[in-house]
Amino acid sequence: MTTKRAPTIEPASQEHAYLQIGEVAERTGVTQRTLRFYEEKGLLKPPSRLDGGFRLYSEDDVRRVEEVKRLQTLLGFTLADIKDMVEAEEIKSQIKATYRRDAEVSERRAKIEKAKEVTVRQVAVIDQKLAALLDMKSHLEEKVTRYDGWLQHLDDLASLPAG
Amino acid sequence: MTTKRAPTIEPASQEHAYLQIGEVAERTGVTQRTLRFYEEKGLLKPPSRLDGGFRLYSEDDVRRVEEVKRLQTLLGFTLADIKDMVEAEEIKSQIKATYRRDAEVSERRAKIEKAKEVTVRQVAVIDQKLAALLDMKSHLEEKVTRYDGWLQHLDDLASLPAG
DNA sequence: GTTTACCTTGACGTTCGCGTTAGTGTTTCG
DNA sequence: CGAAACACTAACGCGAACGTCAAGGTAAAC
Repeated sequence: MTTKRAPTIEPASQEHAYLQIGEVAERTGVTQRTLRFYEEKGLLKPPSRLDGGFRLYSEDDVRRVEEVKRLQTLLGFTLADIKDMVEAEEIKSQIKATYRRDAEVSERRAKIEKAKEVTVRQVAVIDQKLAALLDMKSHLEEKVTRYDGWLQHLDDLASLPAG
Repeated sequence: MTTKRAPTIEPASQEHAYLQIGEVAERTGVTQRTLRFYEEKGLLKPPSRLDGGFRLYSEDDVRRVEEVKRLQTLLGFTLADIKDMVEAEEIKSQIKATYRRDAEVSERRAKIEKAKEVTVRQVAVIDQKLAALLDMKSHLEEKVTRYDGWLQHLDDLASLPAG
């Protein structure tokens, strides 16, 4: 049995502190190519690197990948759209960084409001999709009912002698 | 004012019995190219033609186009997937055609059950999407709440004299 | 220290879902 | 009739989202 290679540098006492690209790919179900592609397109911030140049991802990065994938497959956003969204997400980090005393309160407020706005819009999109999906579902269920009716009809015919 | 050209052949006494490709495009919001493309890919059955070769679409065709579009943009299915679905839809017509007395009752039953199966699977897919969307929505709403909290916090700070 | 597994950066290829000419035919208006 | 408006097929083009080599460098195991 070949021994799996473990993440080289882990900040002592933390498990799985950093992951290489292969492990991230395995966990998230995307390919390594996709991870590099996302980075290239600005959907993932350039991860830290091992001395040799190997990418080292954090758990946050993993969550980010999963979020991107959800936004893509479930909501059907393009990667360009998603980029805008995750950039708005970045604001959260920036907000905490901008927390140098109360230096720029209005700037801080503006950023939060921007982030909130983006989020609210996402909710609106979701609501649209939900409504449309529910509509489709009821239509489909009607169809099933109709099919069942036809099948029942066939049963009834079969249980009679002859026409 | 240029007089709009009306569908040439309409079965007397029916309004809008047949539509040309341009009108269908306008109604459905897709381009003529898209309509021909769908036909090419088997998503639309080849429509009837005018003597000169112009396509003549029925209202059913229009509904079909709209359904395809919904499946694509709302549910994010590929055209290949959608083809399978609408083909299952075709079964409905076939069922009525197979209604030559009670000739092949078991065949008829088989087709209905197939159609029902496909529909049930579509409902399952929708349920998955619904669950995922609801999950996302609650997450997003939490985020909004958090943003509001931060904004409120800033308000509170502002209403105080000095730190 | 060499094997082996894993990673790196290019760079070209592919599939999907159409867009966009190009060149030609058809139908309706006046 | 001719001019507009509309349609036809064929074929090449394109952006998105990766897939797939190729030609190496690196890290861990033995």
